[in-house]
Amino acid sequence: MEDTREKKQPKKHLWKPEEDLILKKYVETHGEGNWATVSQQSGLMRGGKSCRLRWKNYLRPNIKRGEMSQEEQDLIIRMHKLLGNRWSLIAGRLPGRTDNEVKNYWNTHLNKRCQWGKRKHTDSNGDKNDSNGSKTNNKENKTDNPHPTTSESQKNTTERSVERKEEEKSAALIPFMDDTNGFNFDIESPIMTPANSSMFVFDDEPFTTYMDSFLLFEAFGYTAGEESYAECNHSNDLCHSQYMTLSTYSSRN
DNA sequence: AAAGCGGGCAACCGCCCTGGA
DNA sequence: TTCCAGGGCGGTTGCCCGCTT
Repeated sequence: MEDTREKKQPKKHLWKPEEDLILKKYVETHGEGNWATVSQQSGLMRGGKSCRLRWKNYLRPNIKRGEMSQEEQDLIIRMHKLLGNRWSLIAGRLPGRTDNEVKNYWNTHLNKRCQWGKRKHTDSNGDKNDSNGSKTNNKENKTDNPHPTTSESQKNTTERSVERKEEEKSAALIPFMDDTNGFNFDIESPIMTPANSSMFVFDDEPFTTYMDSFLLFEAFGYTAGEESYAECNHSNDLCHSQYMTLSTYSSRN
């Protein structure tokens, strides 16, 4: 078959520095929002969506570029196991990282790593989570996704909406990284409320400390009302100094 | 040195949700 | 209640570039 495509005319238009500058100045002047009018008012020959994406993913202040740290990688893996392809939620726990970046990073680095590794997890239906490589035809694999997304047409809107809210709740329980690459717990979340707390313990595991707490969430299955204790054996400060008090996740089951 | 190949990632597509009229 | 526009999100595409042969 003959490829009639003009190679000199890319279908996708990379953003030029001048365009970035125009967009940045426009947003600084007018603020975010009304992306549909940006192209008209700023003179950019770009769609509103394109402008919004460019701002969100690259021009916004405090965007962190560069290689993912080991901590970030581990958190992505854990959160993906819990949430599936909810990139925005995962990215929300990694300050400076965007959903697009997390998604790309998963597809190009972590997806393979998890395929090699020991973990073949199952979803609630017992199906294997067969993660596919980024270069495969994903259209054919859509229905294999163990974590339903907006593409899943089988469920009605209400069910999906409820599912999303549940996932967002569980995401709120996950520790997030601060700007210094240390981890905190989200104070806004119900996780630290003393009246509804149980003791979780760290076990020996070759993961970093914050991941251990995450492991425990998984290990205990978010059972409500149970209290569990374990001893912290890590040399890490956080583990040594205290038990973590975590509320249970009562809305699950 | 040149061609082919494949990985990485920026950008786009299309569906869905939400809020306002 | 319905319609519509704007925005959010996950999936997918395709170019760029480094590596291999």
